[in-house]
Amino acid sequence: MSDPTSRSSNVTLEEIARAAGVSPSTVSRILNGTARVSDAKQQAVEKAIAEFHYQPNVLARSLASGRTNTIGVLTQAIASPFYGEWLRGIEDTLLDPGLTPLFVSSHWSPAEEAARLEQLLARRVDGVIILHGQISEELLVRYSARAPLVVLGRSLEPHPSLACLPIDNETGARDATAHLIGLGHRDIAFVAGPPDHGDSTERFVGYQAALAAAGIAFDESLVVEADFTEAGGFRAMERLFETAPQLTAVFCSNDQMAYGARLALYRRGLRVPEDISLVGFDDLPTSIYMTPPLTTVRQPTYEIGCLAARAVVQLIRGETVTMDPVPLTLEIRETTQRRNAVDTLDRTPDEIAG
Amino acid sequence: MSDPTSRSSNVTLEEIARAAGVSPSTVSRILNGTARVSDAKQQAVEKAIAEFHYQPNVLARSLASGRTNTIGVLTQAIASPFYGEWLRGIEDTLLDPGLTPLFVSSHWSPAEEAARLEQLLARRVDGVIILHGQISEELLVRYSARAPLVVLGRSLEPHPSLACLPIDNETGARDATAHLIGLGHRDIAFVAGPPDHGDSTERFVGYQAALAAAGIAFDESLVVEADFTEAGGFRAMERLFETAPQLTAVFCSNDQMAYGARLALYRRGLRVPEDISLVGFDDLPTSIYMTPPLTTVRQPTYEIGCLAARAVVQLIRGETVTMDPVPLTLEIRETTQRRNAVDTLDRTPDEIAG
DNA sequence: TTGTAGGCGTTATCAC
DNA sequence: GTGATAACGCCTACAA
Repeated sequence: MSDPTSRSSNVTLEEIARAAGVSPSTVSRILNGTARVSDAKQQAVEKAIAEFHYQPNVLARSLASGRTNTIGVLTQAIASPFYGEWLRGIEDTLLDPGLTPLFVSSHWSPAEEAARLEQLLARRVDGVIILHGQISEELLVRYSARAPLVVLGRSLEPHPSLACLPIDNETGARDATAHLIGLGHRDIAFVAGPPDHGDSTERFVGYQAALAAAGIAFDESLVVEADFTEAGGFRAMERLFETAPQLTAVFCSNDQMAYGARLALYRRGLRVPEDISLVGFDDLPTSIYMTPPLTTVRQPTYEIGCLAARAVVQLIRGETVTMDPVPLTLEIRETTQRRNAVDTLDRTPDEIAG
Repeated sequence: MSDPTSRSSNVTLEEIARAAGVSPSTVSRILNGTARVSDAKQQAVEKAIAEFHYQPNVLARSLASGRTNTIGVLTQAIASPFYGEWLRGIEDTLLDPGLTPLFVSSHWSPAEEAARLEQLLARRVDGVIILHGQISEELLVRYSARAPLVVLGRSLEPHPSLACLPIDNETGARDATAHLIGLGHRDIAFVAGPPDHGDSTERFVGYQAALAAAGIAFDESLVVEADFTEAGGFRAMERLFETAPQLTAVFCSNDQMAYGARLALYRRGLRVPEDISLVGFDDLPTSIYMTPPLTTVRQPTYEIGCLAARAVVQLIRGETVTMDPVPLTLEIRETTQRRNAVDTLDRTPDEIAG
């Protein structure tokens, strides 16, 4: 009866038509609700469909109609914890309009990114969502002629069938740094990301802006560059111990590096936040479960994913789209503390040694 | 010259044929290397292809050939940190044979799982990789008639065009528990996952087996059920404080719950591992960066993903596949410690109260 | 309302 | 080697 296999993959619309005693077009109309059909035929067709476990061939349908009901999602690394929430938002939102996301990773390579985009376009996706991405704006504009494009995490000139959602990294970083300054910290280290990465440089600017606003001189020895990974954060922290032993707070430009820095501090027997305050950026799902829970700048990634999905749908419909930049919020948790709350003098030699 | 847009999506094989002064079949042959073609025509066609920026329509190609060069990957939650590494392994390995993975999530719902599988089949994927999954074995066998199936994390009867890679959860859990017993722990709590989850129950069996082997009576009050999430682990730990305050070690049946338990311990002011030893399962990428680094059972998830991808390819070729279960290894890090290293008697009432 | 016929862009089977 | 020709399975005017 309910055998979901039975060669059902080979059942075609034509066979259904024959079994129901109608024409193929009638079956098609019923399938797509394109036009009214008499009740009798409707019943007959539905019966045949159920009986044969008929399933329309998506390929043929797309080829004929020109629409694939598919949205390409170009991410840097699909398995990254950072992108996970974005993808979830996109996936959830796309479900309703009956669209299927097609996830691909470009592994931070601009060349691969373009190749992947071409690939998606060759698959005739109805639209594309790009998370970050390093493709030049000029190229993006041109690609947008082939399919509506939504770019997340970048700021682009408005253009038909090309929408973007910039993320205010600078303000987020400024807030985080100001928070540390407000707690009395002066020697605040900054662990930067890759210099060719927009998020990274913007956050660096925010850090500097906060220092300047507070009248704190920028000290280059407090800045160290890493690669947005945990291991990179660990190494960065170790280097900081040498270049700037006086530091009392560390601002890592993403959570993953903060995790690495946290471990480096633990290895040195330094307590967080009693000895050193630590701040991250992104608010990864696990950051709230770090020991202690990490103070960080929260990006509403899930919501951003939803926004992006809605935007492509609108672009596909031919509507113009403008997305307001989403607000980043500083999540003050337990890795930051007033500088002099526990002075180093209060600690026993044992504690200092860890 | 190198304008990648220029309506290239509308350029068809036929136009290339016309421009090169050959028949469509010849162009097709050159594209697929199906047969030898004279050098002259070869050149002409390649020139036309470059000139027009021609890209074959994947849809039409698939419809005509019957192959989509696409592998469906059915996961419970694409954004889960747990599945990330598996997906990465699959993606990397599929790249070489020119296959594109199609990731879909079923959100732990058996009904949605079947629906997603049907959807993938409707897309005419050449094969499917299922991560865990709750679809009955009987159904899987039937589905495997439509496309080769590889099921990860489950043990199934051998069948043509259906391969599985079981994971020895029981041994892994036994090793972890034995490790704690070897450290002198007797009151070892177990935080279980969902009871309808294979991994969960198998790990529970391993826990009990280790206790039995050591002659330790099983104590139900030391077991609490959770849902494989961080929040669930946190709550489970809180319940354990009430049902079994005597515990000196906690074995969480996955890392995410261990994260939650870790936070609960921190909240109570209990030190890890000095006061309580903690063990997880899975070895998520961030587990090594917990404070302190989490002792856990490592699954070689990336490698498993690679294996699975290779297996589908073999199944598609019609080869028979048998995958040996991969070994799980206990990663002894810093959340476990000999029980009496610091006796509870050494602690001040303050410390005990947290 | 319903059916017919042509087309979507390739591949594959034939002859030549 | 190369070129017609018929699928592949569905959609969509157009006609009835």
